[in-house]
Amino acid sequence: MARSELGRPAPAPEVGPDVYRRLREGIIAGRFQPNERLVEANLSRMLGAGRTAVRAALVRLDQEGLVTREHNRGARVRLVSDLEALQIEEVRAALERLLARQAAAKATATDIRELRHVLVDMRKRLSSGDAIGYSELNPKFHQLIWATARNPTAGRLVGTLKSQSLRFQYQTMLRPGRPARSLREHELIFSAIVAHDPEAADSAMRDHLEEVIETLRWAIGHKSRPPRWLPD
Amino acid sequence: MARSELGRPAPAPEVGPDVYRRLREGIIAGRFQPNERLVEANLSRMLGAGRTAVRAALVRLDQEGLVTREHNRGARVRLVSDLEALQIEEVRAALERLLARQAAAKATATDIRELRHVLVDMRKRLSSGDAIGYSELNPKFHQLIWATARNPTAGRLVGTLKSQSLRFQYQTMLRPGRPARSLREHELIFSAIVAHDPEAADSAMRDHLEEVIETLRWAIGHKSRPPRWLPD
DNA sequence: ACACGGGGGATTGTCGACATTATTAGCGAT
DNA sequence: ATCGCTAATAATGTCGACAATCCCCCGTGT
Repeated sequence: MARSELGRPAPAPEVGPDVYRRLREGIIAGRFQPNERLVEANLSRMLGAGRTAVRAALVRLDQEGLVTREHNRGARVRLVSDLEALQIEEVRAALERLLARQAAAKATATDIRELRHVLVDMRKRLSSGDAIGYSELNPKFHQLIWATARNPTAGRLVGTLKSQSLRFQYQTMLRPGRPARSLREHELIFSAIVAHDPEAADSAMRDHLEEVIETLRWAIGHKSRPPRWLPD
Repeated sequence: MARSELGRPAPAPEVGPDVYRRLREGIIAGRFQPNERLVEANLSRMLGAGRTAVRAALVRLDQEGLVTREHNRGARVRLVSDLEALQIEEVRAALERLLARQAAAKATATDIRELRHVLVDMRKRLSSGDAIGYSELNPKFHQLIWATARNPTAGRLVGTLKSQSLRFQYQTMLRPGRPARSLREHELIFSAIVAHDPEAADSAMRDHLEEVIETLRWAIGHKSRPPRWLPD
């Protein structure tokens, strides 16, 4: 195989992980419809990799809850119902509360500085009317809390949960006056962490996510029709 | 292929899932040492399956947190440090609290009957001095709560977490007087569920698991040496 | 017209082989 | 004797092919 003239022998193609990442991104970004069949041969051609790599990626995504696999029946993009989304959010809330608590207990000066930086950015964007820019920073803020908590297990789990329910998040931010309140709630969480007050961080995070859960609960009650089953 | 004379065409070999289950059981049962290398060719011969099936199983177990895989370096049985075990238990506690809460809210008469049945058995075994028999029933009780909560997401997560930290559980039950107190705590949780009191179920479960966490915290502080690295 | 059964196509499950990479042992130079 | 380099070995990454299975369609009989 041809190798680069200087230095490293081409930084390792790493086909396997790449296929996994691309498939995952494709699903999360919505490039595959929910409940759409994921045929291994198609993906293989599409991603330019062997079927084995695709297969391994599908196994991972299955365990991660992004696709479902039935024996001898192939894989489909997992369709998470409204009720499942609610349950996922409930679990996520429990984990985020734990993480906020631990973040408050363990936060260093550097952690706090980074958190403050993101929060300042959020305030800036919101006051300039950039609501979507604000919601783009939202995950960043939470991820910083996860990092501060130094609990890789909880961090990993909450990350995968978020990717599962990502499709529903827009519903929550569209409510009038929501962004402003969201910012206030974030500031409360930040203050609790700065004060190294785990109890306050816990309840602040609880209040923050309660809103999301309440919205989903409301959405379930007022659903006109049960979620459609898209045939192919 | 030879098929049975009557009815079904031989209940489907299903090599893949079987390999996964056997490997998983082997690791949990301790038949593989922590940090032991898991060579695909060996396992392939050992389990009588192709290397692909073994590989798929390893991918799943990696994502599940039971083995670690490094690129081009193979798989090893994941060694969970004391600190990781503590973090895992903290997460598990958060999830079990949520599940207890939801179980209290949703418990039907059948759920309660089954829970009572297990609890009676536990009491019986404990009063007859069968401490190990008691601790065998312990998971059953918790699983019943998970089922009662009707939250598959949380149930699945807490199940995988338990399998990760299973090796540390013996430490907790060996403390003198622990089984008796454990039974009392279980009875408190049960009462809260019967009374359909989510708040009480939450705090009862919190108190119950606090003991386990405290034990692990103590174990970390009094560790004589950092966990050894077993070569091969 | 409808139920039942067979056949064809498509898709997955499984396997062994080949290429690539990390590791280790050996050898020679300093 | 120790260090650095090279070559052999072992294990993984990747691939295509074959067999087993399922699904759908169509023909047939009532």
